[in-house]
Order: sequence, then C-alpha cells, then structure tokens
Amino acid sequence: MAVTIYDIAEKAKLSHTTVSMALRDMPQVKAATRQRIRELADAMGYHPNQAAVSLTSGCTHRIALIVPQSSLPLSYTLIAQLDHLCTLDGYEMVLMQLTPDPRRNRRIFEGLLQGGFDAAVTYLYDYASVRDLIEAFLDREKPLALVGAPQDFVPRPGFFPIRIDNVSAVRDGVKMLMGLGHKYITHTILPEQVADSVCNRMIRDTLSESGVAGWEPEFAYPTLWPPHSIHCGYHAAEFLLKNKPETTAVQCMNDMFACGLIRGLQERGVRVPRDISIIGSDNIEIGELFPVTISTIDMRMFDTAMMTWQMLSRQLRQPDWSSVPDILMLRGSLIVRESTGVARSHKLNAF
Amino acid sequence: MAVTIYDIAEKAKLSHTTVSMALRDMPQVKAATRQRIRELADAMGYHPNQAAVSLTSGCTHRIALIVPQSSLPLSYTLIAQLDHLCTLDGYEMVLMQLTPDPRRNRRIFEGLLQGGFDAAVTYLYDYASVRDLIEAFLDREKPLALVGAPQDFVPRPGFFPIRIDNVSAVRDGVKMLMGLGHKYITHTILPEQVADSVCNRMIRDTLSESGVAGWEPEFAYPTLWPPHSIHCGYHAAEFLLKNKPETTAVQCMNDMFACGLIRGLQERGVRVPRDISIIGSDNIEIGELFPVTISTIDMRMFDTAMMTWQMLSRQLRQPDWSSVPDILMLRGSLIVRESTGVARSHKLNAF
DNA sequence: CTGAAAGCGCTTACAG
DNA sequence: CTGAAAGCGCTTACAG
Repeated sequence: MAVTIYDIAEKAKLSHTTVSMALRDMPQVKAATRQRIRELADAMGYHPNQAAVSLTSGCTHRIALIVPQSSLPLSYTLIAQLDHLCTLDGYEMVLMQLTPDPRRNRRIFEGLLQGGFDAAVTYLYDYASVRDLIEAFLDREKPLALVGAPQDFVPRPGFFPIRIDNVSAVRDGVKMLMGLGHKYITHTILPEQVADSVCNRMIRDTLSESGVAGWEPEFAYPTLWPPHSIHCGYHAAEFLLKNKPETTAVQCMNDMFACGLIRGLQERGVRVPRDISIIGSDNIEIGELFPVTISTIDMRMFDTAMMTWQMLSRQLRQPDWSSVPDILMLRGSLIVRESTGVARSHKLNAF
Repeated sequence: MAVTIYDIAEKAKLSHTTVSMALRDMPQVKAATRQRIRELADAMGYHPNQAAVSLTSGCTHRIALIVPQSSLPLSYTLIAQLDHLCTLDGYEMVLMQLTPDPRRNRRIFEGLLQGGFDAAVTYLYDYASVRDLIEAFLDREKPLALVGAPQDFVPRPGFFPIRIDNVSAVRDGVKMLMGLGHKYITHTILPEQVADSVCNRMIRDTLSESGVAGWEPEFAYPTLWPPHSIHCGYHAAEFLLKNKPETTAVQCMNDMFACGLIRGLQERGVRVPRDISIIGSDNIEIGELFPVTISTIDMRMFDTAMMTWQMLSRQLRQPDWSSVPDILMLRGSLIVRESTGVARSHKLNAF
C-alpha cells in the first residue's frame, strides 16, 4: 500500500541503497541525483516507515513525557514548551498520562523499555513504584529527566534530576501574611505527607519564632482523588471551618485546589480575602483572571522545560555515560494577587 | 543491550521461532514450554521491540489523538476517556497537539503516514489544510474518526465523522434567557465565521420571531490567539461594553472565554448575573465551582469518546472497507447555573 | 558516485 | 510440538 524506497528505486532506475542515502542527503550521492530522487519521492507520496528506520538506526526521534493526569493544568506549560523545543530539534514528543491505577502506570513505564523512545521526561508523585523500570531505561543508555526528584533518588549518568524548591517562596508567603497580621496560617497537605513536610515544619518554626506558639499549621483531611483538584478544595472548606476555625490564611497545595476552596468557603458565607486569605501554587493561567485573582507560587515550569530539554538534547547529541549530572535546582517564586489581604480580627463561627 | 528473543532462545535451548510463538501464547507450543519461556522472559527482563513487532506484524496497537492545544480543557474529558478505553482494549493512545503554526500541524498529520498508528482520532478547526493527509491515511486503510466534522467532508469507508450539534442547546439557552426578560442577547463568534454561523442566524430569527427586531446578536472583535482562551474573554469585555452596550446576555464560545469575560466585566463594575447573564460552552470542570457557577452547554465529550472508540475498535477487529459509515450526531445540552439570571432593565453606561 | 550484502528483531508461512 | 527460511523496510559498512 504505502510507497517504499524500493518503489522509488525502481522508478528512478537506481538501487534502494542509493535512494536511502539520497533521501538523507548524504554527500556520497551526486547532488543532481539527490534532487531528482527527492522530487520523485515527494511526487510519489513517500513517507519513511518509522518502524524500519528505528529498527535499523536504533533511534526514533521521539521522546516520552509522562505526567500525572491530575496535574494537567500545572504541567500545561511544561507540556507546551517541551513540545515546542523538541519540535525545533526534530524530535516528536509523546504525552502519556499517569492515572490513579498503579498497574496501568507501571505499564506506561514498561512501554519505555520497548525501544520506542530516545529519551524520557517524567514528573511523578510516586517514584518508588516505577523506580526499577526507570533504572532499566537508563540501563539501555537512554537519558531520562525526573522533574520533582525525590530525596532518595540515586544519581547516575544519563539521569537528570530536577527539583523545584518551593520552601523559600512559601516562606515569603508566610512572612507577607504575617505582615498583614495573620497568625493562624494553615498549610494543606496530603495525608501521606503529614510526617515529613518540610514546608509544614518551616511554617511552624517561622510562626513560633514570631511568638505564635502552639499552632499546628498542618491541615490534612479526607481527600478525594485527585487530591489536588478543584473538587477536593471545595470539600476541604467544610473541614477547614469545622476543625481549624481560627485559620485566617491558607497555603493551598495548588491553584485548582484554591479555586475550589474559595467556592466552598463562599457557600458558607466566608469571603476571600476579607475573612480568609489564600495562596495557591503553580501559577496556572486561570488564577490570573479569577474573580478573586489568586496569589500563588510560580513553579517555574517554563524554565523547567527549557533546562530539561537543554540537558537532554545535549546528551542525545553527544552521549556521556561516565559523568554523573548534578541535580538541577530551581526556586519557585511568590506572586501576590487579590486573594491575600489583611487578617480579620474575629473568630469565624460559620457552623 | 536489550534482551531479544534470541537471548531467550539460547538460554532455553530452543529456536527463536518457538520463543516468539510461546510468548504470544500460540497453541502450537506445548503449554509447559510456554510457561517455562514466559518465566524465563520475565526473569531476563525481556520487552518486545516495538519497531520489530510493527514492522513484521503491520500493526502497532497505538492510536493517535490529535487535538488543538488551545482546546485542552474541552478535550480533557475526551482525552481521559479515550485513553481509558484504548487501554482496556490493549491499545496505547498517543496525544498530539495542534498549534497555531500550520506547517507544524501538517507535519503532525504527515507523521500519521509513517506507519506508527493503527488508527487516529482528531478534532480540528481547520480540516481543509490537512485534508489531503487525512485522505492519504485512509488510503492506507487506517480508520480515522473526525470529531466536529465540517459540512464539506467527503464520506468514505473507514472514515468516521462525528458531529456535536450545539444549535438546539443554544436555542434552549436563548429561550430560557427570553423567559428571564432578556432581549439583547449577544453571541460571540470568530471573525472568520461571521458569514455563516448557524447559531447566529438561529438566535437572530428566534429573537425577531418574538418581536425583538433590528438586533444583531453577532459579536466579533479583535481576537487574541487562541480565540477561545480566558485572556481573550477578558479583553472582549471592553469591546462588548463599548460596541454592544445594550447587551443583557452573552452566549460565549466556551467556558474559559466566559471566565475571562466575567473578570473583564467585573473590573468595569459590571456584575454577572446581576447586570449581564452569561452562558458558556463545553462544561469544563471549573465552571461547576467557579465563584459564579457558569451556565453552559455540555458538548457530550464523554459520549463522544465512547462512541468514537466503539466505532474504531470495531473497525480494527473486523475491518470493513466497503461500506460508508453514517455521520454520528450527538446533541449538546444546556446546563443552567448561577451565571444566568433576570435581565436588568436599565442600559449600561460603563464607559 | 553507485550497488550488492548483511543485519536490525521480530512474525508468518511452511517443513519436519 | 519444534525449527529453518523468508521477509517486513530500512541503514550501514564494504566493494567496485
């Protein structure tokens, strides 16, 4: 059905070898012949068979981007920018989405081992469950960038860990809030992270240094899946008012959560920022034009995309499987908008 | 580097043919042997080489989903659900995004001709510019579903057009608004569609039947790219108030646009729904929990995903290249929320 | 400058 | 039940 180099060779009265070389503009083939073959190929509607190319050449010119489905709004900038950069360099980016189903997620990473990709970028919450597959990918000498690298990753050649540090931005937020008179600052957190949240500890310490003693910023609650979603924020409002009514400000796990929380509070007569101040995270597009624009922490996804591709494309151009790359650290930054304001003086009694 | 069937064959002291057949559970191979080989393969970390499989078998078990980057929020349900369904049937969905760059978009569709996909689903605004490539894909006997099929598509075997009709839902919206006292209902529209918008004509007719004469619902304006975005809606507010100040209700091109418009109006002292009612389109997640929940038209993306996959997977299981599929019609439905209310009686003079 | 040969890792008839 | 052979559509040495 599809046109092959043999078809072209037959028409051009040349060998398929020459056609192959001509189409890849190799100088061994006379310029005139190359030109003639290129035109013939276009006229015949030739498109090289991907599978054959990758089977022989060993590279596919495709890179995988694997991100959690629930983080699509956050990842949006990463996706779009990485896609853009890959394309400029002649690579194709393939987006794959992780879901709450761990078996399915493993299958996605197993897919990396089938030779379909020259490199991969991933951003995931649960590194441990696919770590062996990531290692196997690296064993095949394919570079991989891990955005949001956890504490326990093992450095090795071809492995590019990127960490976006939000602690200093959260600290900036806490200080700003304290300047506005806030004392009871709450920090939303996933139930499984209660034990060791750096931010949580930082907030507690910062507050107690300023004389706010005995206040536990941590706010975990029964979560929906995904725990970052707008619906989750919406439902969290009830628990917040019931269990932490002293709260005057909330540092949310992300902007979508913040949007939902704002709605949930509003339905209970609590207004933002009049009664409660809110800071999100991720700086998603909608936060900028929300009816209450949302103060947030920009997680530098644009820069992440740039740096990630810079490192990967370099490794693809001139592979280096001896030196171990440093971890790349980016620092989130606080963006102040309308959702943060002066602390209220009274206690809420919405219930 | 990677383990092949030859490596397994060597260890098992069998031919690579037997290994290949055993791994695909063919009954020709003794059950005990199959079992033994499967275990050995797992132990050795074998993963079949995608390129080799597709080169020999002719199928890749991958389908392409090509959607405009700007429609990500709308497409989100389509993406997630189609992904889910494909996975259940052993297919892998690859998401590719169209951008404002037409050359790049053509290259994406050219990619379909390189044999990497068994089928494709696309949702696009500009069918004409890639029509030849879609035809070439179908020529290769690969099925393709076209969501939002335009008027001028040419039916043929393997080509599954799906149209989501929003006209009746928009009519429902107009009637509801009229019941609330609205007369000056505005309809946002892309500049290039001014000439022949079915909805626009329908709104004009519906209004004039009820005695609202001389009102032109069409609202085109200098657009940003993408014309459906929140930023675009935000900037449209100024033009709306300046050029159509009689407006008491707006049917927006989508929900993100509506979100932006609400903000833009708010900054000019115009409140929704007190001063202006708004209906969006697409029923994206955030509309349900927006500070003013957004009345909208549900575009049935979930059903679209279901039906699309049902048709495609049937064609993949038992190919039929003789009969021409009918166009599949789905009907959008109106969802009423807080952004629509009783019409104001006075004229706005925000400027 | 061009072509014959081998091979990438599989699958699919076809023998035994 | 198992294996030898041919082939999928390319690329990559190696001859000429």
